[in-house]
Amino acid sequence: MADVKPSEPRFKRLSVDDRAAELIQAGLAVLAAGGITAFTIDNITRRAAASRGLISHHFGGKNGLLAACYAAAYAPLLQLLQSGAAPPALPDLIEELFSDRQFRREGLNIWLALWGEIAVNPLLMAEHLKHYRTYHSLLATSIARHVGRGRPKAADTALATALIALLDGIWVEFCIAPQEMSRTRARAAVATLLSSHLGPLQGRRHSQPDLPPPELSV
Amino acid sequence: MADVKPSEPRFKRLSVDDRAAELIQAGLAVLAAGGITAFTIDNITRRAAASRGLISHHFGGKNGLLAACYAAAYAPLLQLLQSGAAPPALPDLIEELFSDRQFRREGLNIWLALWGEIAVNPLLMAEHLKHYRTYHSLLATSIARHVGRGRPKAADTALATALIALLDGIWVEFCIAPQEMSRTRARAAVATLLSSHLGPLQGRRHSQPDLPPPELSV
DNA sequence: GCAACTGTTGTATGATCGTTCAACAAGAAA
DNA sequence: TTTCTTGTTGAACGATCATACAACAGTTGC
Repeated sequence: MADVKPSEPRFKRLSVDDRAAELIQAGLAVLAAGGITAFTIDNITRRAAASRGLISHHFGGKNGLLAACYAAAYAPLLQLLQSGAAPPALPDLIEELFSDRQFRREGLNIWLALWGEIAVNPLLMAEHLKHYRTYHSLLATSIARHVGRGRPKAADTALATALIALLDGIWVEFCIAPQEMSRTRARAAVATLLSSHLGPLQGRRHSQPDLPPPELSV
Repeated sequence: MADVKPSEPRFKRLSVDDRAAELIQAGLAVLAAGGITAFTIDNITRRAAASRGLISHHFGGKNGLLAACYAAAYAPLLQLLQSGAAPPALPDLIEELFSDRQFRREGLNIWLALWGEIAVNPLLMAEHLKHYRTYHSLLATSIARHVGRGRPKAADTALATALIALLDGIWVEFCIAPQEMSRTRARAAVATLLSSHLGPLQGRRHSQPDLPPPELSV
């Protein structure tokens, strides 16, 4: 009878970009928490507090959102390499990769979830190749600069290939056997395998002692 | 009217072990071809030419079969390390890992599919840890022998950790970007990163020239 | 041949999947 | 306020999912 309050809006109306961003973020969160099998319309829209129809409306279907999530997962890595006018110094880059921002299981789980899908999905693989080549090229440039070359030689690109693989493998181990691959051991692995090519690799910003891990002390 | 032939048996009756093996093999084939999302009762039993009820009957459900598939995927790797009285010489081991038997996308895809699941499934992760520790320990022993030690020191176990990660990463790259990670580049990556610790790593059996890949020649 | 055992079948069931789309309503423009 | 645009909703749909289980039929031992 009394008090017919104007019943606040049933939903919020977002711009296309904002809504897309929210769905992508929800998709990434779902991937991180439950892997690719948890990447369902229901899970994603529930987490995004949106309705089921929105994914088709904004991305043309679940696969469209998955591709967008993949690009979004790659973005921080590429941003790291493209932040300045030139690629960052290699020690700083590696230091950042092992920072709290990057070296987190919630974030890295997303890669494992996506890799398993890329390997069997030609469309996603094609999408991946573009990002990979940018990543690889920028990393090779960083390596070349670090060893005093203006532009990468074949040895630099080969080392970039090897470093990418090593980092990927470290992330795999950190995600599937966190008891065995700590951040400290990860850093040690990179330092051990790369020092003969690239020197000590001490980051400028974080040049504190960085003692070898206990499990490495002889 | 005529010719009432005794209608050959509608199905073959297998021993528990044989049927389990067939289902595991079908499960692995499905994982390799379609990733974890293709790992369904229908796909597996169709490929195994068996009926839907068999997976629950033999493995207690889909997850039971998945665990069995994981163990089966690890078996060849462990067998490689446990074949003789002692772990094989490191160069031979690495040579075998890059052989046609091991370095195949169909087989390696299985790892990518499983890793994504292990990362978010505590039960599978616990199962994984057991196998991983055996693998790591045997590899550390191989490394120690190769550098002339009877039993692994801390540096050897650390190197085993790094080598496992590097191999995992190479497999990832080979599966998701086969255009960029050939067998030749994979071998080069391992040789480049390990030579300063382990020497040239020339396998006994395959001591042919094994030229560095074109992209490495300076 | 016959009976007992047990591996196998395939339907039934309920849950969940991705997609579609007509109705709706929030917010901007008039 | 009223109109218009367009982002949003959620029910409906058919397909597919994992599991349970009663009936069935190879196989073995007698």
